[in-house]
Amino acid sequence: MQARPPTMNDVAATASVGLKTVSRFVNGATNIDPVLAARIALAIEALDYRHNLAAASIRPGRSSKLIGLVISDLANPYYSSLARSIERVCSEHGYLLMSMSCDEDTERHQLLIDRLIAQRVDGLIVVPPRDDPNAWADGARWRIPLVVVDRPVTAPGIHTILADNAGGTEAATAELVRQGAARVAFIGDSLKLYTMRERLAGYRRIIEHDDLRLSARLTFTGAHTADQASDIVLSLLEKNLADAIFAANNRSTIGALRAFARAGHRLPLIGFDDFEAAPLLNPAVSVVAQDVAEMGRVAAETVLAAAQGLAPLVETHVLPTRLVLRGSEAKEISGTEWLE
Amino acid sequence: MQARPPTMNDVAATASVGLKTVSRFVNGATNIDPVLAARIALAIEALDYRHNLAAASIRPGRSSKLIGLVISDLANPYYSSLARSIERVCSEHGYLLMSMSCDEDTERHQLLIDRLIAQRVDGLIVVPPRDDPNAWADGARWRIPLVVVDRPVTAPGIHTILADNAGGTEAATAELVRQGAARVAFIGDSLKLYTMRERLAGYRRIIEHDDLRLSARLTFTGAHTADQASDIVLSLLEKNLADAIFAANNRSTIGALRAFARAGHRLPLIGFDDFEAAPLLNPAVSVVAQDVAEMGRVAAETVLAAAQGLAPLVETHVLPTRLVLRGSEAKEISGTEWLE
DNA sequence: AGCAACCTAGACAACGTTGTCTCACCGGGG
DNA sequence: CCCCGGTGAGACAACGTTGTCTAGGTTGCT
Repeated sequence: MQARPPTMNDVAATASVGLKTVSRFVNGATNIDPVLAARIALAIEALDYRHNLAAASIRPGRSSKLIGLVISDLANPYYSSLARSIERVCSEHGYLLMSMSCDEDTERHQLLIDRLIAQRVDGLIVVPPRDDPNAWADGARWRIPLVVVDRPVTAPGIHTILADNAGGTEAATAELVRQGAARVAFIGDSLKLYTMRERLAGYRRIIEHDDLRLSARLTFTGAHTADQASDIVLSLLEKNLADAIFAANNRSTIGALRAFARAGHRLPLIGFDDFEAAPLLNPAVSVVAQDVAEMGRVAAETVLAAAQGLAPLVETHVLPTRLVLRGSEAKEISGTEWLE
Repeated sequence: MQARPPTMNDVAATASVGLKTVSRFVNGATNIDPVLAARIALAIEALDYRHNLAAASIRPGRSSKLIGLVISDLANPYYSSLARSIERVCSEHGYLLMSMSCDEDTERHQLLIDRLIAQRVDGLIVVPPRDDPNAWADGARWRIPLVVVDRPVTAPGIHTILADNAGGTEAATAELVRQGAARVAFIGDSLKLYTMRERLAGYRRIIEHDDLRLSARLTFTGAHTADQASDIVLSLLEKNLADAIFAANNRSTIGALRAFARAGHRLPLIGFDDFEAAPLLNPAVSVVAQDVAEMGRVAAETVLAAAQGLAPLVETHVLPTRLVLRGSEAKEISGTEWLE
């Protein structure tokens, strides 16, 4: 049961062959006597020998073919899509991805990075922790390729993949204005978050460009939960202070929808980040969608290129977002169906 | 840049200390001269030395503290929740989880298992592939603990964690009957799938128990996509053949909802498997929910216990499902709100 | 004071694999 | 017949780490 697994030596002995010949066979060398090869294959089958990659990888210059990924929560659809996309590219290149969740805990984040380095991963893809996104990368001497996704770090010279948060918000806000809204409210989370700052910046580009000078009174950045967002939107509805809502993240969007339901009437709405339920609701919710799969692909290809010795040229890569209009941006709901 | 990372030897030389003393320090031995310990700590800091776990783990009897997980798709919320839950338990025990997606591809499934064994994981948690769920486990000689989740395999002696598919469906069907439905339709995917067979069995327990003898005419097991499910439900609605719908998986539930929308009227509905949008729709969709987190927890604890030498007693573990009633099971919709 | 028991440091071999190198062999050309 | 180049097999050391064992020092007891 708990017997020591067979080694190359065992195979070599069983096949009456030199150890190195087994090594060559296992590594797919072509110049092997077919007779010996057959004996080796038989011995491997008989012993159920498995190549020990951990042992093979300790040789200097020999890579582990492992890539590490540190995200906040694998159960979050945004991150699981990212991980899936990275995994796909890695596996195409013969690499295995190790995805770790840190729960936005700065300490655990560091622990996971250390553990992955200890496992001798060939490269690291990291979403910086929400609080204190910089410290972990600041002093570190990176002997392996590092790519940072979703949020930037201050440490210089690190490959960074970002979504165009500002541009997406700009497009969404412009659409709401185009639909006739003079007073577009911005509902979002704390400005400590890079993405929130960017999204607010995009919003302001439009609002200030149109000289509406309402941004300050209509900007709410304390909505950490859907309920808080809901309360804010509810009070806007009651006092009739806004003509449209831009919800700067998922939770704010859900909160706005709840407020609409509670108040019994709605405002034009666009949210940042797509979500599964968005097209199923009535009206279907328009969103600024990030191309998470593409972000993952670029991150993976960057880290793999670097791991294979090629130095990627671009240091910071900003991927476009897409404005997905489904109906909720309009003043009036046209259809009567309550489900798409 | 691509310099060889420092080894314990380098640390020992820098600290003017024996190699083994560094090993003891790194492994947290207590009986070390504080003076030497301080010198070692300094040297580690100066060289940015990282413990090489791959090298450490090649010693026989020394474990890699790695657990492998093979699922079909990390981006699927069901599996990402499972992975997250397993990851949590693993990390509590100091283990790292390697989650791999096989895309329901039998060949890739085998490849991933082989690769994980080659990495010398201490244990393996596997969701058998949809097609041909048995072959991969049949002849294999498992030197490491193996736990199978979600679908059973025929090979004997393998720890198995399942949800109570039949029981959950039984409860849901009974509820629909209790609400007054004489003709409950069963919409689901192919009976090649274990879960479908189980769910249908649960459905039949109620339908045949109530002697309605309608199961055959109201059982549809060819709905592979939401569209196909939608077509089936649409035709049931048009011909007024059913009083209620049991949708045996997510896609069938979505399909039924689309059919309701297209037809302009609905039937009482309960679906198997919860989904994010379910509570947001109107009426909120009632479902049979699996406790995926608990399945992951049990699977992880089983494999970890086995990896640590304890033989778990139970071989097959069936976890209860939960009937979540949100409104869609009723004949009439009471509320008027279109969003929870 | 003398001796035993204990403790820590480090030398050494081993882990399973691969890189290097040597040797044996085979065929062909001089 | 001999030599030479080419090919494939295996002996050997090395990779970075840990288990074992010994040496030496210190403490405590008689």
